[in-house]
Amino acid sequence: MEADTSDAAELTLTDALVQLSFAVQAILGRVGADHDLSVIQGRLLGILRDREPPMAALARYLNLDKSSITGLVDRAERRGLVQRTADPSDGRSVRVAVTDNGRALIELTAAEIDREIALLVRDLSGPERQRLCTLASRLAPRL
Amino acid sequence: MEADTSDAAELTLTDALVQLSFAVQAILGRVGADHDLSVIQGRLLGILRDREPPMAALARYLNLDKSSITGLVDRAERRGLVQRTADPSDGRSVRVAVTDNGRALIELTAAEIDREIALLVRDLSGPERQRLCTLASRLAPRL
DNA sequence: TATTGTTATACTCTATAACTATA
DNA sequence: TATAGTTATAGAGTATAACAATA
Repeated sequence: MEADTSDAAELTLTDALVQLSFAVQAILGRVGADHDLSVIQGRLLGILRDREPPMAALARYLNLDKSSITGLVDRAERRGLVQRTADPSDGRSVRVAVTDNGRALIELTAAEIDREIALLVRDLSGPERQRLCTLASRLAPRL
Repeated sequence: MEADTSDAAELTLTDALVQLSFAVQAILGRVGADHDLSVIQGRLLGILRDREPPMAALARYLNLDKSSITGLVDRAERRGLVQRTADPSDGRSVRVAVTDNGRALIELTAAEIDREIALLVRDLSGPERQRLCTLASRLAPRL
């Protein structure tokens, strides 16, 4: 039997990706919690960073039922992070936009997440990080 | 302005890892939902695959409060997926073990997750998958 | 006293079904 | 009729605080 001298045993690709996803989600949860933001609330703000979509589009982005979006936006609006606006061209539609307060919180948490990710990859060399970035980008869905 | 002829724009490392984590979590959610398993219930079973830990250890593994573990295990036990057993050496401690039914469900869902991950990485070449596996393994926390 | 686990409580998140209003 | 959104309801998941039993 050969000795495994490396620190971490090589996982299967599935196990490695699943465990990595939990590690990243833990970062999102921890950073968000510091600002009373759940992962889904943070994700909502992230989507609104450069969009002003109607409720139905949010449901598609987040893969949630439209009734779940109502509550999600309700709670974010109550905190002053987002705002509903009527769509002049369709009386049924409600658009959601981030407020100035919401945008400030996005920038703040995004910077913290960046720092935490930097810690996560601290053992990788520069070229290794570049390779990981390229590979992960090819798997990340084009929103 | 130069044209971007590639399919996917290169993301920052943070964005790539965050979006990849959501893609993987979406797979876990979708496969789990087909068997009435939430992500956290599936994760619980995954931990129990080769362990029989007390409640407090589960709380550490899952980074949840012990009171949350009570409910989580309650619901899994009610479905016959796990079982509480008394620890003979410590009257306060309760160990949690997966049942035969639970183990069958683990193997079933693990196989489906494997197939979904294979689809996720279908555009990567063999060597690219190997590189991704190695890099992700180095980031995945040693449980 | 400290640790293990449960209970009570409150809130967020989520889906289903039924509803209103607009197209 | 079909679509956009809300409401009512029920249940899962989570944390905090208070508790019981054991160490």
